[in-house]
Amino acid sequence: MKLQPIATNFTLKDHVYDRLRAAILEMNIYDEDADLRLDERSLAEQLQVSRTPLREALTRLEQDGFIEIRARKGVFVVRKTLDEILEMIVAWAALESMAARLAAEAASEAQIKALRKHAAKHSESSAAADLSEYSEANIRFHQMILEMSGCGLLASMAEGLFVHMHAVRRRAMAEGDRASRSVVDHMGIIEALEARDADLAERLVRDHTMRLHTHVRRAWTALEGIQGTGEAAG
Amino acid sequence: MKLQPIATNFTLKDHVYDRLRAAILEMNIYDEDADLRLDERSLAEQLQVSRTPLREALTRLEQDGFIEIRARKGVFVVRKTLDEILEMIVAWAALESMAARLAAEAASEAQIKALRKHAAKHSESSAAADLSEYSEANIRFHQMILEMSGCGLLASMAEGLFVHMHAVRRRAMAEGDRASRSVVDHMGIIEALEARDADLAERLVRDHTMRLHTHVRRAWTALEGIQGTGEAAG
DNA sequence: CTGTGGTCTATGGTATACCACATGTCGAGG
DNA sequence: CCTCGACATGTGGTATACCATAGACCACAG
Repeated sequence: MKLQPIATNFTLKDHVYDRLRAAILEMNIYDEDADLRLDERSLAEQLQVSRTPLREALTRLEQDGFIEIRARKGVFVVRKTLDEILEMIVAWAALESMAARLAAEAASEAQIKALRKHAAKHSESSAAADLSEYSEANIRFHQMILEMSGCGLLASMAEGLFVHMHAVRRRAMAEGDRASRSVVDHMGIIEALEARDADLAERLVRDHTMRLHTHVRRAWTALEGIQGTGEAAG
Repeated sequence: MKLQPIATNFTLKDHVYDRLRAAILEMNIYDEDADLRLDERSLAEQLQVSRTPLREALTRLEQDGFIEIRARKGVFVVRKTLDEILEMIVAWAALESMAARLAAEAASEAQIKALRKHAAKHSESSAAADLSEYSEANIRFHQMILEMSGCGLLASMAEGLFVHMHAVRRRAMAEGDRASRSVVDHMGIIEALEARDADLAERLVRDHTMRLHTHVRRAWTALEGIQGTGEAAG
């Protein structure tokens, strides 16, 4: 008989990390009256675990930049400042543009074909229709390029930045008809990849992402803070 | 009178993290007979702290990719594979080339002048003379570019990659007269920055770093592992 | 000699108790 | 009424005890 090994890797620390991370991402941390305070003992009770594994999870979350632990003060979910968000977009542009360069050189024809197929499903007409759905497709598009680079590190680093911006992306997508523009940009990127033009692919991806940078900087500057992300599709 | 606030942030967790990190970086982890095993209780005893803060430090180190914690098996310092090192170089190139682009656009004249001054101190003649010293200057050169980008995130992400490669860099520097070539590359980069040519600066930095990538791939492929980093200057 | 199963020990995982500091409260003293 | 300090309480920080499993070791049956 054949048996799969019992998963023995599951530790409370990891479970707790996942739960908390998901919960934090779900929070509307930019609401004015959001409760950014976390209480170790309370969390431990809710999760039904002791503080030890909980604290180890919190340590990870802190390093990820999701929370800040202030000794004898409390644990707080961090609000990214506008500057920090802009820097994340820059770093993201750096990583993904390099990924595009590599993809243009190394991606298989099948991968590029799959990318075009994916993009085709979400053409201009439908983009504006359902922003929520398009937002998902948009994320997938970028993930595919990261994957096509063949460099897992680029992908994982970009992913780490991505999660910090999911609220940002939702919001920005709804502003200034960016979705339609996005579709056009994507097509250009695909064509550059098909042409195996690494320089062009890199530039297009960088410009595409930096347009988000410019948009966010212009649109949100002078706002005291980012408030009410509110579902973009709503 | 003026007084600096007492540093109250110093927690054992952070101290332990620093110590362990330094100790790991100091290790010759690629020695065949290196002891990659860490023992929680032993470490706690050596550091004179309990296991609790120690484990929190280990959690951080694990996420940083320095160690691997296997439940009921042990804590192990991880050896980076050649592929992982190559991917780190790629990511590094992505970040620093973007930094160069930004620096060309935003750096002050004073900063660029300082960069040239720094590079001048380590001209070709001296480069080959004392590799160890030049290696330090080389690191500083790259850090300066990261700083000149004005994007702290780029700098910190690159720094995170850097520390994983300090042994790699030392070794590669000594091979194939790379130090001299490095000096030439640096001068070209400086000139591009002085000319405020963002495209050129980006390309030169990327090419410079990717030359390291090519070198490492060629020189170390087919080696079963990286062995004996041995001081490059020796 | 061999292999099978029990047992012993090392190790990370978890729970819990206690500590030190930060902060809010309240009352004495002015 | 205001000030200031003692005290109560809440919070994260640390130490320690105990648990469950992995793996080595050993005794014994064949």
